[in-house]
Amino acid sequence: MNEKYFPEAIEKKWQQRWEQQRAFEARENDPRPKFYALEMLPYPSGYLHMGHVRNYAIGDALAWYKRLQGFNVLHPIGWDSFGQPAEQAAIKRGVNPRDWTEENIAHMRGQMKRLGISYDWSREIAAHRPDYYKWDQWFFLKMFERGLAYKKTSQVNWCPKESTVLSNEQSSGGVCWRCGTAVEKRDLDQWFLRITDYAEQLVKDIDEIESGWPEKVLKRQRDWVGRSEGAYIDFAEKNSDKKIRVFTTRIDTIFGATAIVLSTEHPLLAELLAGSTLQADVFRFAEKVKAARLAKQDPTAEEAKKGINTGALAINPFNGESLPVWVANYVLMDYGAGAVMSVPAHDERDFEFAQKYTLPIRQVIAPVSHDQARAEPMAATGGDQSQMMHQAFTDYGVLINSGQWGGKLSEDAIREMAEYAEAKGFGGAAVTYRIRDWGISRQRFWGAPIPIIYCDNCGMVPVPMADLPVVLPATAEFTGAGQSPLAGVAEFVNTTCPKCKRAARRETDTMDTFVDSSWYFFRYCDPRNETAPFDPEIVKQWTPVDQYIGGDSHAVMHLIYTRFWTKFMRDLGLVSFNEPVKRLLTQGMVTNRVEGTEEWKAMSKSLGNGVDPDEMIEAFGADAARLFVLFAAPAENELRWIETGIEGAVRFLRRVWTIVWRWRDQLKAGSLGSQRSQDFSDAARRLRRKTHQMIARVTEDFEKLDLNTNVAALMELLNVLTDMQVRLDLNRDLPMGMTQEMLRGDLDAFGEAIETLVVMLAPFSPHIAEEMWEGLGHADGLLSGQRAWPVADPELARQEELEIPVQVNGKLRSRILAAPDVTEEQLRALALADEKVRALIDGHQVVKVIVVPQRLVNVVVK
RNA sequence: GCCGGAGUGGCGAAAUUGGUAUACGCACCAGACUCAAAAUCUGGCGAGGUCACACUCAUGUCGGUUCGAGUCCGACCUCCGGCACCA
Repeated sequence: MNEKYFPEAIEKKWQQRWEQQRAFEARENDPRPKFYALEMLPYPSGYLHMGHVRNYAIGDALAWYKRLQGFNVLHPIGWDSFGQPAEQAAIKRGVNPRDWTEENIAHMRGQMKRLGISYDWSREIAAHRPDYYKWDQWFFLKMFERGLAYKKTSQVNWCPKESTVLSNEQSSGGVCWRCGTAVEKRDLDQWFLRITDYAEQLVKDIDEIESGWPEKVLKRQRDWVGRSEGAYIDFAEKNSDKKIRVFTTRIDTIFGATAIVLSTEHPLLAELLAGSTLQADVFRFAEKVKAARLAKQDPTAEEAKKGINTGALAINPFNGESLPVWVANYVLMDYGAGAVMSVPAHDERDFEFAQKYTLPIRQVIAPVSHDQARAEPMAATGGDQSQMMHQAFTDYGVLINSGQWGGKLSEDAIREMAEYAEAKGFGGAAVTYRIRDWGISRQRFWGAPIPIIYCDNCGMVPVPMADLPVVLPATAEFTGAGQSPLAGVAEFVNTTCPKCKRAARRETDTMDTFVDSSWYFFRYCDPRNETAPFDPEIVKQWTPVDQYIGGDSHAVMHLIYTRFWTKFMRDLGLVSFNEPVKRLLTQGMVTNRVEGTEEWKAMSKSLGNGVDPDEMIEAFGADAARLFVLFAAPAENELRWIETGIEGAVRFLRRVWTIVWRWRDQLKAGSLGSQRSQDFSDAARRLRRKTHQMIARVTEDFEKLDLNTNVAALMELLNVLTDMQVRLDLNRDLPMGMTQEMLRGDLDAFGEAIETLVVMLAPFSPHIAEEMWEGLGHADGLLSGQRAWPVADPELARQEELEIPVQVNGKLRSRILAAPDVTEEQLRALALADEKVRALIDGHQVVKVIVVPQRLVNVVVK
């Protein structure tokens, strides 16, 4: 330790020492309790940005804290290294995606090391390496065996800019999640994973993680799965034996149905129209709708409702009424049954449709008047049918014009009518989900090849497990056109059929990279396993993840996939739990002012408001940069980058450094931390109290991951230490009333506080903490290897004297001093005796006195 | 449109979950050191008011509950996210 704080030198020093001593390598079969701290693995785009720094600083603070507390901590990192940007670089600049990716990884790894993040580098993995993606393929085949991976032709989301398919999750909002381009619809032959089989579990198991995940993420997970309870009903077509099934959440409105409306893609359509004179018109209409959908410029824009009558009739099984069967553009084939019963009076869309085509609007639900709701439901408006409806009434209410169900409340009718339908055999209660199967085919080169072979004799044949991995060829021709570059690599495509050994062709689509990231944190546990994705016994020692940290941009995509994958692995017997992540923290964005504007936006190259972590490290040191990003705002909040803020962080570190440097010899020589002295001065007792209060506070805040207030506590402790330091100086000549023992006590208290500060600083700024720890005479080993986290002594932390606020009629008027064990009675008496209080209550009648023990007194007067 | 979340000094933010509002930091002001500046150290810093106290007002707005409300309830305003015809 030198007199001056030079971050560069000490950061390099400790980074080397940590590496030499393998300080952060986690080992299995350790008797200590485990802790799995995980940050979302980065895409190797080339450079770290401040968002990464924030992510890793949060995770590392937690890893350090747990390590210092004596946990066996697993803190790994890897690379989500398959994906579009590498291929774009190949298309634009002719570089090989693999070289580009490897170079980026090398550079970013260097940046991470310069930040001094305590990763276990021995477990580093990268998705683009065959020893990793082999297991993506293995999982795919396991799903294929179980019918969970399948191929079908369907309308998919197509990003025209990247020439590839996107999953529903990746085209949420109608735009590509990566480049923001509006997606188009295309008909393509695609591979899907049956995530819908797990829809119910994806909703239900939220119970298990409810307490550990942010509410907003859980909400989005629930919304995405879109569980909806309702009923299905079969309407018999009048002139055939066909049944038209509809799904509704409002079976109670069925007496108000005035049409059945099918999606243009409904499979029954052709049969219903067979021989009809309207056939040609309806088909033409369906084609037009489809064309409009494919050509839509803004996919989120709603189109005007359009429809056409098919001439067919369907019979309402509840009242035998014949309803016209229509086809319309607003009914979606891939939700519910692809057909709806149109109830214009009680559904806004149906209302709009009915108005346009002058279909009858029949009210069957009336608002309920509240006083009568309980005893005997009654229509508040009387339900006059002749009344014109100006808009749909979509609330629950009382059934009217509904035969035997009239007078019932919607809630009851929904249940009873579904039971009735089931008893009569034409329907029943049902649950539908909004979530669709996960389309994983990508017409790209830089991904894991889908291990399927097409044979003219045997059809679709899975690659035998023993032949994995299906290795990506070294290169291909990158044109950016809408076909996988793999299709142009003859050596790759041409193969032999595993079954009949005749010539066959490989699947040329690759997998969505979200497959790679769905299970990577299990691989960290056993990263070099060559015979399985991982050994379940080893994984059991580390998982589930105790704390996961990442941006909320993955609130739906990655997190729903990885939950799905975990459930599948559970079904394979690889893991024994339902949910992979116990606690999740979604960090806020790091923003910076966009030059020339008042706007704060996420740092980005295109906006020119990026801040380079390397420059920050060079100018202020990694310790200061990390400290600042943790201190500046709560982890979930947006973090606005302010240059003077990081200067403040350096200032704090320098102040700590200076005080440690100044006192290190005396503290080394003294009874540092042993608290041998029995006689403490008032000032020393005050310092010890503060020290132990801060230990308690920082420890608590760590459990809540309130890192910003944590740093504030460290600053407070330093402020108190600084005051004490002045005192120690003045007392060098042992003034009156001060014994040698007391001076020694002062030094003890001081040493305890300093050591506490150094240890508690380590999770935020580890290099300087190691250096100061060494400077304080701990030559025996790394701070990172110690179980050094202090434990608060409640006795010492307790106030010796309380300052109790006294209110008169709820307004603060005075403060009184009292011992901590003061009784309520005493407090009351003290408050009433207080001069200021007496002046105020003089001439008034004291109505009552409220005493909150140890807290406050409120005198109520009239 | 529907569903969430949030509004506290000039700024980032605290507040033991109903009990001293504004901790900690940034910025700013003053002083010390310096020939001077930077750095550093010390002090000040919600608004009004006062020589200084006292006092009054202040947690988006308006009401309510309570001895007591940033915190609970109701209505409204503003901002930020999410979803997009989901039957």
